[in-house]
Amino acid sequence: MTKTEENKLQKRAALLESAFELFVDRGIVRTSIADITKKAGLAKGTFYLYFSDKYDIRDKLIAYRAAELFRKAARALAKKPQSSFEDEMIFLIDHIIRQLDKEKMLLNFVSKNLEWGIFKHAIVQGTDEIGVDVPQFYQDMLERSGRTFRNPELMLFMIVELVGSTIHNVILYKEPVALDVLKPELYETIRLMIHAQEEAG
Amino acid sequence: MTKTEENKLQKRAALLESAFELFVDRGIVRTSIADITKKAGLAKGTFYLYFSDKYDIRDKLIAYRAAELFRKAARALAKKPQSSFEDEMIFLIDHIIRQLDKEKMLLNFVSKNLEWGIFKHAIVQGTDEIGVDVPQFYQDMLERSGRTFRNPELMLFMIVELVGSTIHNVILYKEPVALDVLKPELYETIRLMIHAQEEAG
Amino acid sequence: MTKTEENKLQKRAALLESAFELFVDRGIVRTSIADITKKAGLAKGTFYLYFSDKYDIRDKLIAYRAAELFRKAARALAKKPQSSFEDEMIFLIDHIIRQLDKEKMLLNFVSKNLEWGIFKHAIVQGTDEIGVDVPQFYQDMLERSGRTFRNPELMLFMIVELVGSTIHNVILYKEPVALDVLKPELYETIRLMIHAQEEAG
Amino acid sequence: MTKTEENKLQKRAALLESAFELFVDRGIVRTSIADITKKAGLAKGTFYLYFSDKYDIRDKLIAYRAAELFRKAARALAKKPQSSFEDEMIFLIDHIIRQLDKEKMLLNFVSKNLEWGIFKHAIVQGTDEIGVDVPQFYQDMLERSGRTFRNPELMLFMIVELVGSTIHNVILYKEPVALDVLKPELYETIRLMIHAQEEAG
DNA sequence: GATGAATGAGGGTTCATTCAT
DNA sequence: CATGAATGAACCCTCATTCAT
Repeated sequence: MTKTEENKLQKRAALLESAFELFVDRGIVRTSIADITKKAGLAKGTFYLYFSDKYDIRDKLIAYRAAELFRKAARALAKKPQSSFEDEMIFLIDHIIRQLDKEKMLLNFVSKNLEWGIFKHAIVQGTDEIGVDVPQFYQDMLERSGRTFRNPELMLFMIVELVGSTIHNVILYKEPVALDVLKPELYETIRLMIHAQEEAG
Repeated sequence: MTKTEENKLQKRAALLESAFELFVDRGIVRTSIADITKKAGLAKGTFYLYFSDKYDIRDKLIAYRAAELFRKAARALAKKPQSSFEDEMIFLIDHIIRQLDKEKMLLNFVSKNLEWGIFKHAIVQGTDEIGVDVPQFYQDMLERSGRTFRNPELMLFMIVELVGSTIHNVILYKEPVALDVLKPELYETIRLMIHAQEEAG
Repeated sequence: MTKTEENKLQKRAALLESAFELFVDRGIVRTSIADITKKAGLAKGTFYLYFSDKYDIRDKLIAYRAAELFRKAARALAKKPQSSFEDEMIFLIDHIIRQLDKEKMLLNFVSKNLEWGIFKHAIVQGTDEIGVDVPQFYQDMLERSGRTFRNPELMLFMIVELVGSTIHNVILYKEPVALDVLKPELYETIRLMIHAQEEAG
Repeated sequence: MTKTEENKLQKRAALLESAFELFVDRGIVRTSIADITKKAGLAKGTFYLYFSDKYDIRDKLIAYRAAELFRKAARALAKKPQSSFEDEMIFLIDHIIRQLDKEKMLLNFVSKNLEWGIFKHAIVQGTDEIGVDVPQFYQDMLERSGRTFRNPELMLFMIVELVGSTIHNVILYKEPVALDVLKPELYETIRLMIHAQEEAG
């Protein structure tokens, strides 16, 4: 990698980082490109060498951060001995929730976006964002478990939506309950959903 | 009510209606106050006699429309003979889903906002939006059923979030399944959640 | 006319005047809307209440100024007793040339635009620019003279183009000759063109 | 010529060619230096090694293309046996008009610029554009004919302006007449102008 | 109360030009 | 010689908000 190329990567990273902080801080609408470049210590025009507009950088950011969340959880799962399908599922979810609880900024940003679109198309095409093939990963989990479900995709969809939409309020505002009150109920519900979907072996 | 007062109400309604159509049509960011007043046939300055800014009118609108959804469902429930708690709950949810399926515009607008904040604080304080006291209504339902649950508020929260977040994709994009595929699974899950929360009588 | 309306007309006029001077001074490309409004003592946004963009004001300006040139010449002609077709034609042309010679700024601006498009479509539609129907005026001149020409429109076209393109260099740079050297040759050529086009009576 | 020198000429030519096509296509104002270099397959900075800015390349281009038009016409004339002054003049003009009618792109570009400045100073000083000395050529034509005119330079000026300004509308928009309707009238007018200028031998 | 003309800060975007590689 | 990343001034235009009428 030449010096110039390194420089470019650095600048791109600086823009992404600045944008992330500003988006989280004051929202996307209230963040201007001038703000982003200023924070990154670059000229306004430089932004357009790397991204086409504000929404382009936002999308790259969401995809990247969400994939990262999942990647970490998947890596942790891989280190553990195999367990039941529902245990693995809950392990993954719990891992992601823990990350988001630690990094509330990230939660607020990924927020409502950590949902179907992301999970289904999480293979980010691009030169640099390393992709994660969530559907394939899920498929593998199913096969490994040897169990069959009525509608596995719908099941995942419902679980993801339930988790994604409940944790937002709970982590950020502790409303209507604190996170450790939600968790057991949430995980029990998920177990129930999985059992209900299972077809008689 | 004097003629002037009638006039004022009419103008306020015109602004709300215009704003709603424009928000739904092109989104809030792309709607200007000039657009709203023009569509309402009023002068730009008049807007500020009724609302403080774009986000003020949006909030009034969401609260009003969401309350209306609920009010209609509650009214329909009242006409029926009493049934089990879970049947009544599913009746209400199904009624709201049907409304949103018919009026996709409304869904797209209320969208992700049909959730905890709204349900909990749906008593809109204001001069004219007729309030609906959802928590009280829920309390009455619980008492009427004579049953007791571990954490009724958390239970409602989870149900509302699950419904709110799944129907959006399903109604608007039929993704990952069509609405009538989702419904039975969704309602079964809700029943399971209610049972799991019930305390031994 | 209300005070507000008077005010608006004044502002519109101020913008037109400022734009004209700047366009003449440094050309259209090098004139920004900020320049125009600043010179007119107005805010930048005010420009857009009166014109849609730089090229809109330019077109209004050209049409208005060209029509004015013609209107003055026509008015002067009307005060004279009727004479031959070619004398009237040359009187008009000479009158316009004299105006342009006095106001070189105007020449530089109308410049190459004082030609077919303008003459043919000089009826400016708009709320305020008073139109002049050049084709109709020409038609009347022809009829009044009682003479017939092979192709009157083509004849006018050639005359207008010849005049318009020669006077520019001559008035502004005295190149290749001074204006009073050009004039007799120009007018003689015009007479020749008219005679050559005349059909045998 | 060394290989490097050849390379340079090639690059220069590529820039000229790209600029010409873009100028013709979308106008000078809307063409950026990035566009030109991209089309030429060169880097942006390279442009400045050959031209000082956009207007520099435009001027070089107009001079070059106009000179080329004339050079071709003059070469064709040289192949013919000598004829009368007016016949030769009209031959040249007709030759140029034919070229422009074939290559409308070129007409649109040279357009209003094919006039006095160009004809008088058509000897392009520069490293590579081969010059054509139009005034000298005209002088030779006059001497060869053995005739004398009152003001030969003014005569040429008027002819050039008349031709240049009429063909633009006629070729591009067929307005107010088609080219073959204009031509006989135009050429007759030119003959009349020449005769009127001739001094009694 | 109602109007809508006026404001001017601020947004996104382009692009000629420079200069380190 | 050639490159193309970086710059940042400058542009056009939008729009929430004010205020004289």
